[in-house]
Amino acid sequence: MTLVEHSPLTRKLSAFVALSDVELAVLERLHQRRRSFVAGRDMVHQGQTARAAYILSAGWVCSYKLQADGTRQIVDFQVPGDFLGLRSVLLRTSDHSFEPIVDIEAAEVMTSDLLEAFAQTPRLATAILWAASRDEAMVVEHLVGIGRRGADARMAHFLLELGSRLALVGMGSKEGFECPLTQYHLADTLGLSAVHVNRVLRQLRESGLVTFRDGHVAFHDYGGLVELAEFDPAYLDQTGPLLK
Amino acid sequence: MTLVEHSPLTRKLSAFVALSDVELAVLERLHQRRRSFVAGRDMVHQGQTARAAYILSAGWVCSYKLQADGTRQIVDFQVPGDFLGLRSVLLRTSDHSFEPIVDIEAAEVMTSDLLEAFAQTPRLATAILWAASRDEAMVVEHLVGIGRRGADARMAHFLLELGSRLALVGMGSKEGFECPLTQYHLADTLGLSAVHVNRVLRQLRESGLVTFRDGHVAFHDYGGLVELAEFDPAYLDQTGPLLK
DNA sequence: CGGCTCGTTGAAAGGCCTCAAGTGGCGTGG
DNA sequence: CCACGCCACTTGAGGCCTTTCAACGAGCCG
Repeated sequence: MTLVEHSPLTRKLSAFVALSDVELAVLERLHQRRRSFVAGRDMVHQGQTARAAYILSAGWVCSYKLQADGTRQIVDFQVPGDFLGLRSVLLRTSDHSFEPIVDIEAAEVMTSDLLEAFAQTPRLATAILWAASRDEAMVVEHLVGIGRRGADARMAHFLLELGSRLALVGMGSKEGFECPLTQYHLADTLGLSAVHVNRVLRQLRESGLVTFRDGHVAFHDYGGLVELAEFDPAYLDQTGPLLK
Repeated sequence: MTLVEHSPLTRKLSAFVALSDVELAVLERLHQRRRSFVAGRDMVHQGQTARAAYILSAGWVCSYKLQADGTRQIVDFQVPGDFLGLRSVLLRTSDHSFEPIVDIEAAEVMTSDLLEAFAQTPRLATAILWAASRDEAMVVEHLVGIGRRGADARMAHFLLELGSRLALVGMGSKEGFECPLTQYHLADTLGLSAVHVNRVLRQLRESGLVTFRDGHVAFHDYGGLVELAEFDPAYLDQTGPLLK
């Protein structure tokens, strides 16, 4: 371990495998092409073919799908340390859009760079595939939540998952985390109306479980929330007790 | 094209890329280790680590996740030509279970066989990754459906998607298809109660759109269904007009 | 024949949505 | 400096969609 401050991605992957100095160097080199995007303007539009992937280093992004009737469904969020559009590079289609929620910083990664890094360090490849697999598991869990959980449990589960993900890159704890999302984001994520999101949040707050307010999430009764949501973080594959 | 009858997987991949005789041979060789499973008994349990993947050649399977309160959410179905557990081999976790809906035939594929095949024929690797990407897009679309479509549109969309998938392997058309699912399967898939599934099916039948009965789905008004579901098959990436 | 699964239907309850109105913070322009 | 508009949030009332509970019929198998 060096004293150099590592990127969020490095922090995240380190939770999965201990990376050697060489691997760390390769990883940091992937961050060379830095780019910024402003909040609100889509980075990638539905139907567009992406040529590069991004590693998010600061800010939040959501990926969503728009329907003919104007409603939208947010599929996933990306927070610092997450890949963005990894599949559309390794594979083919980008059938949803990406929107920065706040101004963001990201590193552009060309397909060739990535494949080269993979060839150099197989362990790094494994770690990145782990991250991709984890993203997929989160989408599945999201599906389960919308299909089979009531609005309050759904909300609780979502906030807990977000907390765990952020804890992995040092941006959250069992106390809470900073959160730039609006209640409309929550509604489009959880398949609820914005009005109902407001009511659910009030209920959770008045139950003394969690407060979502002024860009900050505060867990008041972590255990109680876990119970309400039936939150089992196994699918996140963050073996250890990271939230301490 | 030879006169030999090809496996469903071969049929499916051929819709994406034209495969050479060599590639066809490699693909067929992956089908060597044939296995059977009986209906109802899980092939892989939640939490278990899978060592192999399967190529489904006959029968239907569903992958689902069980919750603490006993409800279950079906994430996806596998029909002939589909991979099963591909991710848990290439990646790591198998966080959901697989249950054969009827007695099935499948070919067991060891990780090493797969990687060898990939090395021999890059185009085949591309085609298989296309299939994997398509599976992922279907999960996302499923998420959108549960989150943002009403029960009737959800049902219509599901049946249309299934029809398209089956058409790709010659098991369905715009007229309909054979379907071994029960209304309970539909309920667990669509995030509805079995009772409501029954009512929705009745309504669709009485509207003259589609009939689901006795193991058979009959499209009576394909265009009307497409309109109701706002079904845009772009995400299936089956470029051509396969349903003719 | 009894038990089981799958399907069907009715009635009542409840969760979530839509419509509607109103608050407060913040940036912009007169 | 204040008016204005916009956005995020808040709260109430009414209604629809979906669920739950309950009962019953049909087919299948031991």
